[in-house]
Amino acid sequence: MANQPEITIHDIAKKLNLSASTVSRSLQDNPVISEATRNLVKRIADEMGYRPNILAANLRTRRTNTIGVIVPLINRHFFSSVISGIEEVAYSRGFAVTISQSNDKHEKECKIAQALFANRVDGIILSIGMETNTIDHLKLFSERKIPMVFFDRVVDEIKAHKIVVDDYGGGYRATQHLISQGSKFIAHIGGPGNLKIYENREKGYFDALNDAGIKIDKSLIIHNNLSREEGTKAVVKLMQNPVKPDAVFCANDTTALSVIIYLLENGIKVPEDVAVVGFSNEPFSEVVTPSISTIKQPGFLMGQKAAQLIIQQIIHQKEEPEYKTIVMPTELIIRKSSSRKQ
Amino acid sequence: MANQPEITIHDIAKKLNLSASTVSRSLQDNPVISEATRNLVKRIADEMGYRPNILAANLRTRRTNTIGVIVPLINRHFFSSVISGIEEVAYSRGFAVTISQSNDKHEKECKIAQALFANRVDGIILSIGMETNTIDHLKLFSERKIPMVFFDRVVDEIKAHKIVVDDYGGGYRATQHLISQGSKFIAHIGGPGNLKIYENREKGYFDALNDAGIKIDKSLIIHNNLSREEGTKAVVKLMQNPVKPDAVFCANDTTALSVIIYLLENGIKVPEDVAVVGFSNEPFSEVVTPSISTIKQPGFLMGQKAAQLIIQQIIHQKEEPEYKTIVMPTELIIRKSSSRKQ
DNA sequence: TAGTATATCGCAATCGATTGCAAGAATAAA
DNA sequence: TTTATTCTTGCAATCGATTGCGATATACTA
Repeated sequence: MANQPEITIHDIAKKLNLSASTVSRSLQDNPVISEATRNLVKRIADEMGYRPNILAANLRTRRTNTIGVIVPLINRHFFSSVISGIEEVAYSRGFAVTISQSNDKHEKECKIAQALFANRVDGIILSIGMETNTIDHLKLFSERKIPMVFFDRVVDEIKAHKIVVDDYGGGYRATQHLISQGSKFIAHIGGPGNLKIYENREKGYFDALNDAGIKIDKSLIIHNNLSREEGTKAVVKLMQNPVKPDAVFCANDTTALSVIIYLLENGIKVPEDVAVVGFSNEPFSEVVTPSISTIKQPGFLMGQKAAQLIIQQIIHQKEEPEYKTIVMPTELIIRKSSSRKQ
Repeated sequence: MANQPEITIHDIAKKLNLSASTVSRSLQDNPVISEATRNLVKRIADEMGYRPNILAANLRTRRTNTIGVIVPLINRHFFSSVISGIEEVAYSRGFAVTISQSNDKHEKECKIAQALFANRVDGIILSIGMETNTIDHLKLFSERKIPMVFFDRVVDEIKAHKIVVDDYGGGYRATQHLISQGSKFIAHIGGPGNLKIYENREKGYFDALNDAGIKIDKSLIIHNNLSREEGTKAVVKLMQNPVKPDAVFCANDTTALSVIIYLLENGIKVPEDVAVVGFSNEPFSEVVTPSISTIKQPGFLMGQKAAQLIIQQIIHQKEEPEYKTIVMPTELIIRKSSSRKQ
């Protein structure tokens, strides 16, 4: 690597006729070293262009001051908000953050987990991928008692702090809102069944319908991976259904967008004929026409909270905390795609 | 950290009555060790749940097999595409990638650079932030001959491979297109002057006007940070200008969106009264109404290319390559916001 | 059978920093 | 002046893996 010779604490020590220990302690501002020496060392270190080799320090201290983050896709507004929240807290507390994306692939998630472990991150914050249904790759961390914090897409089988959004409440309020706009045949396009978050959104949908005395019609419910393409397929199918929906509650905004585009292209008015609500408050949901009603999730706050929890555990390693699941509130944002009454 | 004792090659060695060297070599599939021993070691290592400590290996080998990536914002479609491209190539070649975002802040960029250096990444790929105008924080890398590859927002002062998009061509074609739609008073909202990319987009705009025999009107040119808010301010100012624009070429899509929203809200038709073209092909540009004409940049390809270049340099450390600047083609995507003639 | 070549494997140094323990110097107390 | 304290600093082990070189053991050649 270094073409220029690497400058180490030993070089500084030699130059000053001190020992490496003294140099090391000085650089850490250890008060057992006299202030004069400390300042001298720091000045010379600076002059010599000394750069600590964190690898060496980490190896010795068995701490990396690094938090690993695994998200399905950094490209999603929600996830990048969470990341920003994590970074803010982490940096302020002297931790570095390394971000990896699993692309929702189980295999990649495993590889990332291995890599993070091999690099001895002090803790990891993660939201599991859509494909993931086994958790063997996470045993690594639980066995070695490396703190984990799950957010959004959590898994029940592992004991750890979990931060979720109130998916149930979001689903409930979204559906309730559609009902309040006069819809009677409310379809639902949900995500894969292995993920709690989608299950909860659907549960909210069910309960809202029940509470309003509307019978659940299974033919109006479709599950897919919530992509743009699958969303279009889903709405095609829904509109061919014997019972035609007059509203759709989509488990994400992307699907909502697919639905809206398809409907408009086929001369079906939104929200008049079919009202639509999405989920996540992606940036585009505000700027498309009609703007999409959706459920806002406090991503940044979740990230901050996650970082706090993980750092807390990293610092107080010995005692096992009482693991808790924090439910963050969601907020219904009513926009044009579902506003029939003015 | 590890509550369970860490299993090292020494533990394996002891159990098998071998030396750590043999274990190390076996795990690396070094042919100097007999196949029988190699397999035995690997089996036992697996059984014992051995996990290599990469920190130790990296310290010894002086290589981390890690590429650092600094981008202004991971949240931007263009940047996350680049990251995906980088990751794809890097993973396939056995490199890890650590991603950091500078939030366009100079200070954070410096800190990240320091951290990446201290962690001894083998090379870095970066796009500098909007605020950045000094490059002292990158001297670290050039002094120690750690390969760097710049993309998109590059700096002239450093010798390194650079991958840029054809901003000039993009600006030229965008403007040319607006002219072809019958516009005569074409405004431009550009980015900060310290960034080449915006300068080049503007140059393309100038030349397209010149080539069409249209005189450049400075009052129709505004520079800002290209945010949503600044975009609105800019269009307000433009529409109060004595010479009213009948088209706007914006240096990014966000600004184009601000412009369109403002115009529509004020009863000005897009594209009939004012045609608009953006830059970057953000996902939302396709789905808003009217859809935004824009310049597409091959982010994924750039990422792949950047990763290839950096890995090449990392592997062939000794010889200094002939640094080149690769210009990736841009593509004009014509959508509704600028299509007057059908 | 002696001598040489080859296949296997171990010793020990090394990467750069940290840290418990001890030693020497300086200062204070007796 | 002697003893006890307090300050400073150094010694040397350590973190876990890698690797040049040397040492055996085995196979092969003459």
